[in-house]
Amino acid sequence: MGRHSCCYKQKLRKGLWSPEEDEKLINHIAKSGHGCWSSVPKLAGLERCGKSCRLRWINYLRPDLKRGTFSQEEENLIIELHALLGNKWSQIAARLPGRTDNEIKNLWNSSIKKKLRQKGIDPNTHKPLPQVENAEKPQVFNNLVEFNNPKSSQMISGFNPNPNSVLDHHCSSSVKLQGSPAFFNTSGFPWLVSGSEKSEKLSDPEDIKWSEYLLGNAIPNQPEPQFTVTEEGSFSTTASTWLQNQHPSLQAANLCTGSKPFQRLSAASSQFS
DNA sequence: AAGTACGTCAACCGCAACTCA
DNA sequence: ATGAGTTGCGGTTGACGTACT
Repeated sequence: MGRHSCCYKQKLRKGLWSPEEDEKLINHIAKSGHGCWSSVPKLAGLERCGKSCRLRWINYLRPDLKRGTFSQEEENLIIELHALLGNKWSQIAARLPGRTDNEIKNLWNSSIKKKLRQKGIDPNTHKPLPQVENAEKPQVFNNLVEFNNPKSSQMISGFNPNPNSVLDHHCSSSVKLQGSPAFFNTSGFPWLVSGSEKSEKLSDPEDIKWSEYLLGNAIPNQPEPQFTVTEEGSFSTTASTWLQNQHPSLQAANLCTGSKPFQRLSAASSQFS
């Protein structure tokens, strides 16, 4: 492995793009579309590799990019999605129209991480910092569980907030969890406000659904979420639909990545492997 | 004013997954 | 079934601008 194969064929320019190069690339794509990226440099008259052209287009030249600073709402959404998806920047970017994965990744590493730490929240686990430091392993990852969708035999996974909790499979493909409210006291999700009203609710031993852990049941007016696994193995949740309603910028109501079936929520756990 | 530290961000690198002949 | 070519992703680097001393 190494540099992209097309880069070996000739001496290619690297580094920052000049306005002239940008113009060539824009003109070419406006005229012919990008087609096969490896052929773009030749057709556009650029001494760049196709990979570099693709990156330049996606991250900078695409006409639908928003640019500019991120709003507070966007930052909050990124934090919520990161808690849910981990460092899946492309999946997060897919839910923020006009933003690129690179842009979001940069914002996370340069700004959001710092802000969360200042609030005493571990940006990797979204748990309170002292607890993370003291714990041998973050609880949330100790409790990573997998379970079968009884109808489609699809394996799905999620965070089981309580090792002793009971996985309760409901009506066809919906999955429900029973868990300990103690999880909420230690989850560290910034939206899990520790108000008295919430504390009362959390101490209620009633069943708690897994999606509430993931998306934060302290979000006001959030309807009771349900996770659903379709026959094809794709995965959706009413909670994400709710999230979309709260954030009109969200494009996809489900948690699938394009045409790909639901990807396991193990991304965050891999940070500790 | 000059030097240094720090933050931001565009771009590159390495890898895995995918496509297709 | 296989391997070369292509695409997409996440991590990392380095240039540049700004703040600070």
